[in-house]
Amino acid sequence: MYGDFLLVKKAAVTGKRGLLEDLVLNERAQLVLNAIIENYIQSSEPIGSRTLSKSIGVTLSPATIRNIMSDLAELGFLIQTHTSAGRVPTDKAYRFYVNSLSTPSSVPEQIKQKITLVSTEQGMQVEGILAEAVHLLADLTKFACVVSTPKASVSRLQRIELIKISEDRILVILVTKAGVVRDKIIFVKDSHSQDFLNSVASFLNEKFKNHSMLEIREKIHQYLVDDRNRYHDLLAQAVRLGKKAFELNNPGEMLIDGQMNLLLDPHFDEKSSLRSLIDAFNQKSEIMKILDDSMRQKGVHIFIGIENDFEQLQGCSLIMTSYRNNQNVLGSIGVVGPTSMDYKRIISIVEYTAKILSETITERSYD
Amino acid sequence: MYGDFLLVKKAAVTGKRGLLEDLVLNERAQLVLNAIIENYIQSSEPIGSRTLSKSIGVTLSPATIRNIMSDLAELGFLIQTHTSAGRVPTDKAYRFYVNSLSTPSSVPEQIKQKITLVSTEQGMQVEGILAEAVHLLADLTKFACVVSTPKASVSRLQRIELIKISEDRILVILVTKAGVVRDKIIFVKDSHSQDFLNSVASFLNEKFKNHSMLEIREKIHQYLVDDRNRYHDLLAQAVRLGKKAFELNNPGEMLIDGQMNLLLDPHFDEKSSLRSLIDAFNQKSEIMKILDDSMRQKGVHIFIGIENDFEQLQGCSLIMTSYRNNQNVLGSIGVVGPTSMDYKRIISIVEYTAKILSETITERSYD
DNA sequence: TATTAGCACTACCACCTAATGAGTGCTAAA
DNA sequence: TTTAGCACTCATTAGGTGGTAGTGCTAATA
Repeated sequence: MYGDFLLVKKAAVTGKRGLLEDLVLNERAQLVLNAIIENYIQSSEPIGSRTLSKSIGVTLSPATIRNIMSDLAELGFLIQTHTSAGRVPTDKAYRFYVNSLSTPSSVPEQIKQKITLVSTEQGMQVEGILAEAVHLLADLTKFACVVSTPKASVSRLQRIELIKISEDRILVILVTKAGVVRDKIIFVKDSHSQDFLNSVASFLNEKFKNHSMLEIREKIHQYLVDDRNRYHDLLAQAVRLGKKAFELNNPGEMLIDGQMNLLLDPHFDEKSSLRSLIDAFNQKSEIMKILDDSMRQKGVHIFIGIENDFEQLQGCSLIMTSYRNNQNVLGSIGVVGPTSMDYKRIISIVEYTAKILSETITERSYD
Repeated sequence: MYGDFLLVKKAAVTGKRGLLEDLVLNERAQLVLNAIIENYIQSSEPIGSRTLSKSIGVTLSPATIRNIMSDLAELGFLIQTHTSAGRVPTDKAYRFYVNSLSTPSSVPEQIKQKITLVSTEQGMQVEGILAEAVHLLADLTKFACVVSTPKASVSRLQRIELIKISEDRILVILVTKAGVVRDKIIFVKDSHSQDFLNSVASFLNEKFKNHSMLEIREKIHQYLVDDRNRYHDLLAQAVRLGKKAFELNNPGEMLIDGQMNLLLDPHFDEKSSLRSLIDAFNQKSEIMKILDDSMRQKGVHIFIGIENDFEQLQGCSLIMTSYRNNQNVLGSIGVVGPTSMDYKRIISIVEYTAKILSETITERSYD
C-alpha cells in the first residue's frame, strides 16, 4: 500500500543523508507531479487522471496516472478536496516543484522592456524610486508587493546637518551614501546657537563620514565611556548631540502596493482567508521581519504556505530578494501571492526587478 | 398618482428658490425615510413596511407605511431591487438624510480616548504623524482612509540647505514651517564648492524665510525677468539655483490605509464593484483631486455615490475634511466607504480625528 | 510485473420543481 | 385619511433528477 516504489535513494546521487530528503521521486512520478502543478497553476482547478493523461506528453493511461496520483497523495504531495474530485498540489508539492526549477528562467524581452524606473529622471529620491519599483512589480505580477526601505544601521553617512528649530528643538538631517535622507527632531535641555550647531555638524561630518550608522553609534559610545571630561567643550557637546542624533528609533519602514490585486485571485475569495490577509498586512512588523531575513542571504527566497512562520501568511507564498547599491545590501523587495502562483514567472520577474532597482539606486548613490 | 402631498413648500420656511430644493418632505415622510435609512445602515438589508411599522416609534399600520414608501419611491428616495423586495435608500435619500443631520453628533468618550497620536512623542516627522492618523482612522471606521501630505506650494519656508553630492549634483533640502522636510536632487552644469553653496543657501534663507513656496517662485521669476545682468555673480547664481530648487515637480502625495477593510463590507462583494474600487485606488490622481478640493473650503465634505465626479467612486461615499496648523490649511483627510455607511458616526470620527491631527501638527510646526 | 480496460461508486453541479415567506399594490370599508 | 383584506410577485430554500468528472478496485493483458 505504500508508494515507496516511486522513491529512489537520493544517496546514490548525492551521498547525503536525511529523513525524506535522501529519497527522491522517480522520473515518471516527477513528470506527473510537475504536470499537475503546472496545470493547476494555470487553471486553479483540481485536475483528474483523465485530463492529465491527455495533456501530458508521454502516453500513459488514466488508470496508470491514477495509481501514480494515489501514491503521490499518500506521500503528501497531493490532496483531494472531496472523494470524487481531482487532485490539488500541496505546499510540499510546490516546494518540490520550486526546488526542481534549476534553470532560472529568463524574463521575456517583452516584460523586460516594461521594467524600467523613470522616477530617477525626475530628481526623485530613493523612497520615490522604491515606490515606483514596488508599484511596477505589483502591476506585472498582479499580486501584493512589498519593499523595505534601506536599513539605517548599515547605511553609511554622507552628511549630517543640524538645524535649530526652537530653543529646545533641533532638526537632524542625515544623508546616507545610498541617497536616503532621514530627518528627526531631538530635544535638548540648553539652547545652542545655529553657529554652534554648524560647528558640531562639521565636526561630526569630518569624524564620521563614510562610516555606517552602527559604527558611528559604537564610536560615540566609546567616546562617552572613555572619559567624557577629557575632551574640550565642543567635542563633549558634539558627542552628546551626536549620540541623540544617531540613535534612531526608526524601526525601518516598508512600502506595500497592490494589496487589492489579491482579491481578484480566485484563491482568496473566501471571507476567512481574506480576514487573515488583512490581518497580515496590518501587522507590518511580521512582514518586516521576513524582509529583514531576506536581506541577510543572497539570492531569491521563497516561502511556501505553511513554511511561513507568520500564521496569517500560511495561505500565501512569498518570493523575496534583496536589492543593493555597489557597496551594501540595502533592503529587500518581493511579492505575496497565492501558493499556486506561477513560480517560474514570478521568480524571474522579482529577480529582474530587484536587479534594475539595484542598478538604479547604485547610480543614485553618493559614492 | 403623484407623491406631491408629501411635499411642503420650503419657501415658506427659508424663502429660497430652487428646483426640488424649495420643496421639503412633510414630517411623517421624513420620519419614515429616516427610519428606513437608519435601519438599512444597520442591517444592510432591504426593509419592508411590516418590519418598519414595528420598529418605528409612531403607530402606523404597514399599509400606511406602504403608501408613504411608494410615494418616496416615486420621488426617487427609495428603490426596490425587485418587485416583492423591501425598499433600499438611494443616494438621494442619503443626501437628504445627511443634510438633515443638523446637530453634529459628538464622538463618544470611549472612542475619543482611542484617538490620540503617539508618533509625536518619538521624534517622528509630519509624514509619520499622518501615517499614524490615517491608520487610526481606518482602524476606527473599518473603511479605507486617505490623507494628503501638506501641499508644498502653500507651506512657508523655514530653511533651505544645499549639499554638494558630486560635481554636477546638488541635494536640496527644504524644511517648511509645517515641519515637513522635502529633499530633491538638482543637476547643474558647472561645479560649485560647498562653501559657495553655503553662501547661496544663506542668501536664500535670508531672502525667503517665512514666504510660501508659491511666493518664492514668483519672486524668483521676478528677479529673472527683471534684468539678470544687473545682479552681481553670487546673486545671479543664487537665483538660478533657487529657481531649480524651488520648482518642485512633486505633485503632492497621499497615504492610503485600510483599503482592505472595504472587502469585509457586504456591499463590495460583487467582483465588478471590487474592480472599480481597485481602479479607483490605483488612480491616485483622481482621489488627490478630491482631497485638494476639500482643502479649499471649511468643514466636512461629503460626496455620496453618484455625486462623485470620478466614475469609479460612484459606488462609494467619501467623507473628507481638512487639517491645518495654526497658520495654514495643510491638507485633507477622510474616508472612503459604502454609500450606506453610518454617516452620523463616521462624520464625527473624521471631524475629531482631523482636529486632533491639526493640534498635533500645530504643536510640531516651527512657528 | 507493470499497465490498462472495465466497472461500480461518489460527489459536485446545474437544473428543475414546489413550497415558503416577505413584500407589494389595490380596493373597499372604517 | 387610515387601515384591513386579498391577490400577486419574486427571491430563497429544500428536495429531487440527470449528467459529469472523478475515484478505487479488480481482472485481463502485454
